[in-house]
Amino acid sequence: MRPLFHPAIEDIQPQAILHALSDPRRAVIFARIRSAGCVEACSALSAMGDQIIPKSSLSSHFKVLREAGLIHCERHGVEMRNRSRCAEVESRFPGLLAAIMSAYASSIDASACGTGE
Amino acid sequence: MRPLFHPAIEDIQPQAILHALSDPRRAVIFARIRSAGCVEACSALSAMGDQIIPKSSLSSHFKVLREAGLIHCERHGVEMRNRSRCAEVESRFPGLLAAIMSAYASSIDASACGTGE
DNA sequence: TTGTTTAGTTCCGAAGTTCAGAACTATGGA
DNA sequence: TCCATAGTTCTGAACTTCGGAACTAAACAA
Repeated sequence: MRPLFHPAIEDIQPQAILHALSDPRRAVIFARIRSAGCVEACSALSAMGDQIIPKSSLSSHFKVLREAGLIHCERHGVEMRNRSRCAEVESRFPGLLAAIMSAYASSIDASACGTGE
Repeated sequence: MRPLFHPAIEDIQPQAILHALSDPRRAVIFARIRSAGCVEACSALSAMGDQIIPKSSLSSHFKVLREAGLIHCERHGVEMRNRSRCAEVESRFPGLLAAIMSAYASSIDASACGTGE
């Protein structure tokens, strides 16, 4: 297994962040890591509502988030320790993550009102 | 030619906005429409730095921006009148567009310093 | 009216991306 | 050493994007 690549803060591109978070499942994964501060394992995030994300898909979602500079991943024995890089991203692109995550939160609220989900 | 589809403001999804703006060329197109208030023709935006975007690609970029709810397009004779829907999007997702566009602006500044573009 | 020009859309094949199952790697514990 | 657990990589199928060619629609001149 090749070592995990994490971009330097100055190499983080807005398009990579937007692309990473334009997938609602990745946005949910990131929101959980962000709010938890530190989420122990990737597999802890495989349950997405009533469906399960396959391991291989989950792994590639984490790779996209990692290479976009949104999360930092570190091996701890057999499992992965994931933490968000919010503070770094915030210092480089002020307000970006907060605006994106609150947009998602408000659209979930709106759809919950309408459809009863 | 089928009539142009524009989503209602309450049907605009954050993932569609992020996807639309995760392409730097679309982000540039949108930035120009946004700052101009109203850009007369699609073809006015085909020059992207030193390269020209083909008509068919340009047309599909406009379609993505339109269907994401970011712009409003209207036929005026032979050409298209495009205007941004910033105010509507701002009222639904406060701060989102400003944060995204300023992230792009700051990353262009940063790369201009490094590479001399 | 008819032909020409201009502006944009649609079609379609090639190239690239994403998804998820199967096989694999790496670590920890019995 | 063997097994279980947690993730990664490989692979092919499904989907998306790109751009050239052909098309549509409006404006205008003859």
